[in-house]
Amino acid sequence: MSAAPSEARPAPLTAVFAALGDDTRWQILVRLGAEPASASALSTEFPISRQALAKQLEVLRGAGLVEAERHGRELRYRAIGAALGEAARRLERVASGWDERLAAIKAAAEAAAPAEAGAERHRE
Amino acid sequence: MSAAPSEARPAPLTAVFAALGDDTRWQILVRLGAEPASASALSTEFPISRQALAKQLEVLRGAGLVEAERHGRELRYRAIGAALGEAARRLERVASGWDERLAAIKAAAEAAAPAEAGAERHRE
DNA sequence: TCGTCGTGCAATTATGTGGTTGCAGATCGA
DNA sequence: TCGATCTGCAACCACATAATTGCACGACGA
Repeated sequence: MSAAPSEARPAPLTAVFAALGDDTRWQILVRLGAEPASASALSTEFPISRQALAKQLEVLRGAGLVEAERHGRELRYRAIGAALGEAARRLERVASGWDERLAAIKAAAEAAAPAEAGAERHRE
Repeated sequence: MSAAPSEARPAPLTAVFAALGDDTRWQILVRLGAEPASASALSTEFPISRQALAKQLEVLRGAGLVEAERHGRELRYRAIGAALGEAARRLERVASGWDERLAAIKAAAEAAAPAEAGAERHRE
């Protein structure tokens, strides 16, 4: 069933953000965005152990933010910019409707109590 | 445009994503995006306690994703769509450079080993 | 072949965090 | 004033997780 060439799973939005929400992981991701690297190579640049790096890389991979490629005996990770862009697009899409809708609601609320904008009474 | 009355701090990107990375918080945020509500009101719609809601709302507020407004004795929270849009924009900005740069690096690597694209040998 | 380097798996630890209950204080309606 | 709510603070618990160390396995170079 896993005939997908790379990562075809959309990975739930919250999972992606959870992956992005860790400082260490974010730094790793940015680093990989500059240039692919293996866990061992990263361990020389980061203050944490190689195994810790490997775990975080696995999390990022699970979120679809990086992909791994074998080069001989080393696993080289690279950031997937498209995944980040996709998350950004989804985020913006969710956000787009809010301000408009909420402004309408706010206006309606103020129209219902024009003399008490900001501290309307519930008497009606 | 610069005289934001409440939250003028940009809130670190990772903090915003950490806030978005929790399933419960995401649902709360979406709910508030549909219509403002107080913690008590939300507690009737969510399967968790009011205090748990209050904590999550505080996290969202710390991330600049929601803002609270007093209406009498109740605190009404509303989602800030602009904050989400800002996060999305920052995300896309970071992502934009990657694919391009990484494609160039990949091309260079393949040019260095044209006969072994995908499994180059390290001899010579 | 042998030594080295990089990876993978497992067990352990410490801290963070999402959730709960309980109680005190403030505010609204009657 | 009195009762009903809604908020705010604090202690507490359970679980997730970020990081560690240790060891075994496989691939590369000499």
